[in-house]
Amino acid sequence: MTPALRDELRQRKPFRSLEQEAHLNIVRTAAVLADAFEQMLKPAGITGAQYNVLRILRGAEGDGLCRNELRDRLLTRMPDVTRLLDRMEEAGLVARARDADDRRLVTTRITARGRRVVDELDAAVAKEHRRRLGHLDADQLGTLIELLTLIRQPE
Amino acid sequence: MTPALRDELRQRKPFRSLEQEAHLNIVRTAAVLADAFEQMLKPAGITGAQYNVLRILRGAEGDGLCRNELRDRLLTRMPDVTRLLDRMEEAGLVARARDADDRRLVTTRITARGRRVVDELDAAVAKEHRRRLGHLDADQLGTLIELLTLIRQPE
DNA sequence: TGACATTAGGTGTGATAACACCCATATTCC
DNA sequence: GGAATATGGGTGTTATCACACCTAATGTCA
Repeated sequence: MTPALRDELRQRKPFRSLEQEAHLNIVRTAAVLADAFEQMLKPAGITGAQYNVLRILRGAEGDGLCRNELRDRLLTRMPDVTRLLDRMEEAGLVARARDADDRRLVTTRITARGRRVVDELDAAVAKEHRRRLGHLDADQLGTLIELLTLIRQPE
Repeated sequence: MTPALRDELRQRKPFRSLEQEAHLNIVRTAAVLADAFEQMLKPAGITGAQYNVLRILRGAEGDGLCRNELRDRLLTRMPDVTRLLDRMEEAGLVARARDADDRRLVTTRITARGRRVVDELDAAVAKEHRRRLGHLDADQLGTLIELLTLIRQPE
């Protein structure tokens, strides 16, 4: 019965429910991980959202993805992907091209420069993951992933 | 061996490591929970950060807290608490008063109006927590909390 | 006691996110 | 074939975030 988060947040009163405690633990842990991750990205000159886009587009290979497909694959909700891509295009990380068949579509692809940026981050990313999560064994990580997956399933 | 997140994000390739999969699961789940929570708050006219401040100040009772103490207790990093409190003060949710002994300190307290807002949200918050996490039993929630706490401990 | 460091709070400014709305192209269906 | 709808993308505007910097009050110690 570890009141670790309560201590961390110097909270005087106990949590109102186990569900609340779980909720706060999840959000808090994600914030800690995401903040550290962003710090790690800083020298490369990109944000967490931009890294995510690059990671996704690298996975899509040369096919690229349209804006909405990309938005749906992003880890976090992001209502303004257009201008995120604007900035990345300006930085030379991605390139956009209007589809010839369906002229509504604009396909975004990763550029050589963008690919170089993610590739060069691979080692630091792996190191960061080990640093933050490496002290849990495979069983623990597996259990955690299972529980989080269960939470995202509606009931 | 459920590739649930991979499906969710329509990712073609497997995760690079169990650590990465865990990291992405945590951040993704937190985003889902936090987004739903913000939607739930919308009718009350406050944001997630503002709710957090009100929740903390309610817990502090009449003592109130100074800005930095409040910042440290927030769930997520928030470098500009001053202007967050500016907005909340303007909305009549909190009140600030400079300390008489140490004139550097400004103590922020919840107002009656702010207290009414959080109090009236209690039922909806509890319902939201049940809706999102109620399908896990106490053992599962306990295990989850334990693992997340472990992650936040440096090694 | 007076220079220096520390702590608390705030400001200026540019970048980013959020929300509502708009335009163009495709599709549906009468 | 043409109005209605759906889909994809973008824009305008405001609020908020993030970072670097600034000022006032307190603490430290030669």
